[in-house]
Amino acid sequence: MSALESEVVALFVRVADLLNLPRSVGELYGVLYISEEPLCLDDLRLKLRISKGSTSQGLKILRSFGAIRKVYVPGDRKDFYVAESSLRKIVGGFASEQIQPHLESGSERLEQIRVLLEEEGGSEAMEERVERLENWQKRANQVLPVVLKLIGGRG
Amino acid sequence: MSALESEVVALFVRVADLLNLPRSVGELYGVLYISEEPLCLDDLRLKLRISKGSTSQGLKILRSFGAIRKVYVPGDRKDFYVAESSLRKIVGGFASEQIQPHLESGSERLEQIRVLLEEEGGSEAMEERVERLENWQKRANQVLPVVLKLIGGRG
DNA sequence: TAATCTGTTCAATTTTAATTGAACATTATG
DNA sequence: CATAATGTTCAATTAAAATTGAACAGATTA
Repeated sequence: MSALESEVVALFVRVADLLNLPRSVGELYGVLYISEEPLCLDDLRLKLRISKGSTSQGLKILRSFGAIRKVYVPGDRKDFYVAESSLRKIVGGFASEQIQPHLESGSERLEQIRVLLEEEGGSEAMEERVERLENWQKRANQVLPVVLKLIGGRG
Repeated sequence: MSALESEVVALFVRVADLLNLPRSVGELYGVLYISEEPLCLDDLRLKLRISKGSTSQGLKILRSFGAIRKVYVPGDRKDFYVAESSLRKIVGGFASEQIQPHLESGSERLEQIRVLLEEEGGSEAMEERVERLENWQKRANQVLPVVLKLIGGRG
C-alpha cells in the first residue's frame, strides 16, 4: 500500500470508530474508496492482511447500508466491489439501518414508561419528566430526516 | 428502584450505547433524570450497585459535556447532582467534547492526504477522490452547527 | 459426479473497553 | 494534629466486541 492509500485507510478507520463500526470495516471501505478498479474479497484480504472471515463480514456490513456495491467483471466469477460515491445513499442507508431501529425501540420503551406512569401514578415532577422525554423523542424523530437532507444535499 | 425508574434507566442505557458511552454512564444519567431530588455519589452507587470508581468516573464523563450539574445542598459536604434539563446544553456539550475533536483531527489528516497526493502525483481518478473527500469533510463541518440548532431549538 | 472455486458462518481466540476496589489526595471536624 | 468523610486515580480484573480460521454450502467446471 502506498503512503496515500494508508492515509486514506487511516482516515476511514477513524470514521468507523466514530460510527461505532469495527475497525476492519473502515479499512475495507478505505481501500475500496481510493482504489482505481473494483476489488474482490481476496484482493482486500491480501492488501489488508486480515482474515477471510473478517473480510466477508466487513463487506456484508458495508453492503447493508449501501456504502459499497457489487460490479460485474466479465470473465471472472468472483464478486467485485466499488465504493458507493453518493454520500446521500451512504448516509441514508446508515441512518435507516443503524439509527432508525434505535429510535423505534426507543419509542416502544417510552410507551411502556408512559403506561407505568399511569399505573403507578407518579408525582407531578415525574409526569413532567416523562413528558420532557417524549418531547426529546419527538424532536429526534423530526431532526433525522432534515439531517439526511442536509448531508445528502445534491449527492 | 421502581419499575418506572428501571424503565427510564434502561432507556438511557440504550442511548448511552448509541452514543458509544459506557453503560454505567447511561444508568447514572437515567437515575438522576428521573429523581425528584439531587443525589450524591453514594446514593447513585447504592441504587445502581456499581463501584465507587465507576460512579466517580461516570459522573466525571457526564459533567464533561454538561449532562449533569452540581447543586448545593445545605448542611452536607457531599457533592449533589441533578440532570441538566436543557437538551440544547447537553447536545452542545456532547458535540464540542465528543464530535468536534474528531472533525478537527479529520481535517488534519485530510491535509496530510492532500500533501501526499501532490508529492506522489496521483492519477486523475485519485485527485477526484481526494477532492470528494474534502467536500464531504466540508459538509460535515457545515452540518454540525445546523443540527445543534435544530435539536437544541428553544431549550 | 468429483474436484475446484468462492463466499459464509460460527465456535474459539484475541483484543479492546469497562468495571472494580484498594490506595491515595483533599478537605473538613473534633 | 489526628481522625473521619468524600472523591479520585489507576493497576488488576472482568466483560464485551472483533477477529480468526476451519468447516460448510453452493455454484461451476471437467
